[in-house]
Amino acid sequence: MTETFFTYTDKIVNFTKADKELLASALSFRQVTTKTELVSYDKRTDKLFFLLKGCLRKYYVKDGQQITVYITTENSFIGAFDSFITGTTSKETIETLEPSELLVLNKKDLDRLYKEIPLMNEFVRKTLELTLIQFQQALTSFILDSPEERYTKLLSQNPEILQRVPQHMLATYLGITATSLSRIRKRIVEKS
Amino acid sequence: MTETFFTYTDKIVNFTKADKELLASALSFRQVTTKTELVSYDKRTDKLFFLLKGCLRKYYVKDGQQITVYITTENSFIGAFDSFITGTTSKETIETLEPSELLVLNKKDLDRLYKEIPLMNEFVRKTLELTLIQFQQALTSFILDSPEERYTKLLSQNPEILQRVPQHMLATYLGITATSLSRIRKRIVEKS
DNA sequence: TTTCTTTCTTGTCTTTTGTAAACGTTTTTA
DNA sequence: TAAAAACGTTTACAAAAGACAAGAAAGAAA
Repeated sequence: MTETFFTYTDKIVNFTKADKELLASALSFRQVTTKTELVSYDKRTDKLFFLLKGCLRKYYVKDGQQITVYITTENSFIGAFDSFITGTTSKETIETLEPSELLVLNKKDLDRLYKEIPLMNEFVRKTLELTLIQFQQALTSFILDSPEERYTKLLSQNPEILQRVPQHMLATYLGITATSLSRIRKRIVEKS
Repeated sequence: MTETFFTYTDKIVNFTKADKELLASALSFRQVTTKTELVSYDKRTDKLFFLLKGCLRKYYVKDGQQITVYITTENSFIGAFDSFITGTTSKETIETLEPSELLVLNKKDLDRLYKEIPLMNEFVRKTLELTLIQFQQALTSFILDSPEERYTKLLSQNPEILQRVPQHMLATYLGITATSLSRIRKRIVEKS
């Protein structure tokens, strides 16, 4: 269950066997079907998720429409960080797009782990550093690149995403409408 | 010199006197004029900056044009995180927009501080958590909001920024051209 | 399979933005 | 102070995107 997770942590810090046992006992495994809401609108969340298998998205509702702002697949953390860290209610919804397998970590357990495992702060710090770089690149892409460039970049970084996520969700994730993405795709085909 | 900085850290963790002395000795003060480049294109950077006074921007060059992707004022960290953390050359340039006062921290000193100050990892971890939330909100705003909404949000969050930063830099920061921002401003005036 | 729902594409029209250039104003700086 | 550079706005035109609706295609469920 947790081997995949520790393959991930091993790339970041060297947890001892004892560390890993403490960590493993704090993590609970959860298997869910498609369309399961892991975090719901206007609810507080005290959980972080590590996605072992499957696919998730995070979305906002604006003018009655679901706008996808984040999509992720295997081997990454996800959570409504704002709500998790500040304790406010979440304006984001997180739901599965496929049957998925997750590890779940509660805030209380995490706070305990910070005290019990000296390396824990360093692990999270380094994970956040990498996450921050990713977010910064995504943000920069919105400023620097056209929607068409963002789409082709997304495809080259993650070719299988088109098979796993409906296009209209990818569209809002790219900051455009489904109609517009369809036209962009047509334009690309016509070019080649 | 470092009082302002420790006012900032005090909100995050309780460094001891000894911690603060170690930290203070690792920080060097730097006073610079407008248009000073703190990080340059295609150079490696091993420095983080804490802005005590003044105003900075981070920009990319695309098609010969400078595109501002980040602007910040007093009491915040800035750096080319990608280059700083991964050791690659920076594609970003960071420059001052006003005469500014900074604290400078070298990567080597930071790595030493992680060993000497037990709270250091926690401090950076919590700082990164807050930074991540900010980046996530900025990214979400690009997906959810129109340029006009982003502009009015920016003004309400940071009303003095219009006096401190040229409009054409704000424009690219909002993901649009200077021409477009000028039109948006006109539209807003006409509405009221 | 057949039905129902979701997804994707297309067309028309409107709005917004980008590009490029011109022009007056303000700010730098030599 | 005078010249040069930077800045903000405007215009005309082109390209792209949004809104809305219709219909085709694909997928899921009965």
